[in-house]
Amino acid sequence: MSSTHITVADVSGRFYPSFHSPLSMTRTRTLGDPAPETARDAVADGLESASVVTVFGRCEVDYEGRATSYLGPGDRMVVCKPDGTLLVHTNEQRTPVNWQPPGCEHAASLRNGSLALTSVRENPDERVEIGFQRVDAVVVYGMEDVEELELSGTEEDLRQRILDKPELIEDGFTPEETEYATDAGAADIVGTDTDGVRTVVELKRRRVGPTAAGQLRRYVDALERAGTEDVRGILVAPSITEGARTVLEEEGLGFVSLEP
Amino acid sequence: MSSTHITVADVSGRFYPSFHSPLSMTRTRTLGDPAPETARDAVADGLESASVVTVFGRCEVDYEGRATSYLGPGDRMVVCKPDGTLLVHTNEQRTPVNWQPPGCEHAASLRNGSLALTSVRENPDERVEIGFQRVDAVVVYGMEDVEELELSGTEEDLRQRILDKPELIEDGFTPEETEYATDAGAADIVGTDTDGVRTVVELKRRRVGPTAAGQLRRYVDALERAGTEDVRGILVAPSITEGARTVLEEEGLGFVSLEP
DNA sequence: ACATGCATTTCGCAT
DNA sequence: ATGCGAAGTGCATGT
Repeated sequence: MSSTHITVADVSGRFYPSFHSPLSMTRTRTLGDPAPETARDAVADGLESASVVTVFGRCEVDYEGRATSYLGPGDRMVVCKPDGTLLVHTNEQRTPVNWQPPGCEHAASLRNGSLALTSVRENPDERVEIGFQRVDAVVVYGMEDVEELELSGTEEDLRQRILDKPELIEDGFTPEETEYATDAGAADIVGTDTDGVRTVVELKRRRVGPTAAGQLRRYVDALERAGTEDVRGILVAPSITEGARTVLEEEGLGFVSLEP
Repeated sequence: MSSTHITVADVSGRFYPSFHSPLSMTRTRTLGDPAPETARDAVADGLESASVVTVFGRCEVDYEGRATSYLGPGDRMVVCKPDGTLLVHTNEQRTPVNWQPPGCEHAASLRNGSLALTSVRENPDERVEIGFQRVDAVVVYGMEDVEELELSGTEEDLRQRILDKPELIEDGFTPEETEYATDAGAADIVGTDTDGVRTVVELKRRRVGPTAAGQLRRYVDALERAGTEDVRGILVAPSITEGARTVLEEEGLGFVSLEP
């Protein structure tokens, strides 16, 4: 639009070295209310430089792939990550209203004089097209991030605790295999009880419903089909729903309450 | 930091009316490399004004709730939505590295002279603490968005097609109930086949594994437990895995290939 | 509030 | 590439 916008963009768009790590490639460019051409160029440069590009503006979104969707005009926040991830966020919800998983090709262009973003991937063939009616801001952010998330309280942690202390399941329980492959998937823990009876343990880190009970049943059945005569099944979770209890009882399966 | 930064922030931080809809409350404020106090104030104002607040900077993240996590220092993009959603995005992946679902309380403060964000909720008690070592940019974006996503190709669409044309399942199939409640959950479609035999249909919009076969089995079993003598089960999906086929065969269940 | 299942689930891991 | 299940799953819907 007017050259004023470009001037503002040039003022607010800056390069500077990282404050705490002098060798960092971190750099930030901020454009306020850019003209379409300015926005297109900034986005294209950002995509090329492996930066995270965020566009704030009013847009429409078309999606076609595993499903199909159309989103009418509204203010959104659009994020393109250098790994090929696309996010379209509205002003509510944790889940993006439209998105593309990592591995996509992103491109910026001008369509009828307005900024347009395209994200495509194959396998499956999927395409997201975003047409902007207005661009309020663009941030091109060259990020450095080497840290991994340290997460605890997972099902894996629960399993480790049981392997360290099998009596948490019941006295005399001896774990023998983890991730034991059956016809119907992998059972979390398989071992023997105090009487030497083969016992399948299914772990859940939170309260469970009928699905988990059915899953345990599948493994017990698979072991029986595979030739083991007597097989017990124990579901381990903090708690279970009434529906889960029904399935367990009908199938003669057990439940042990255990927090992750 | 230096007053230069504050000046830059003031230049790039602007308010303006929406370009295309004059009555819109849309407004955007962009700060580049703000001093901690400036950032804190902008974030606090944004949270108060029901805007989407996005902070680009180097930070650490602590989470405690259903699980526990720590994320060491790195460049991230942090989004606070007016519905209480929090997103912490790295430069890769579709899923935020840390987050908080809608309904949280967000607050901005200064900790040791640096910007800090806190997000808390109850039921379950969960808390995310973000400590910034550097703030590269802040965008406060007052969004207007009334459009709903129009999505097609869902399981619901597949069900409607079958109800309109039951012979897609097999000749003589007559749907009688949808979302039919059983002990073990709700069955998608229940009807009778050409011989009047009660038939449960489980729908999936994409290729399925053993889980879906087990789910169908649960419903068939529940109907039999509930008194129906002979019950058939049919899994409807574009395709199934070998593991799913095994379960279906062992349980005498059928499969019909159908695309959504 | 709880139960239940879908989701353009995403993601990681094993085959 | 496909199969399989976990996830701090999120989310809508029904009770």
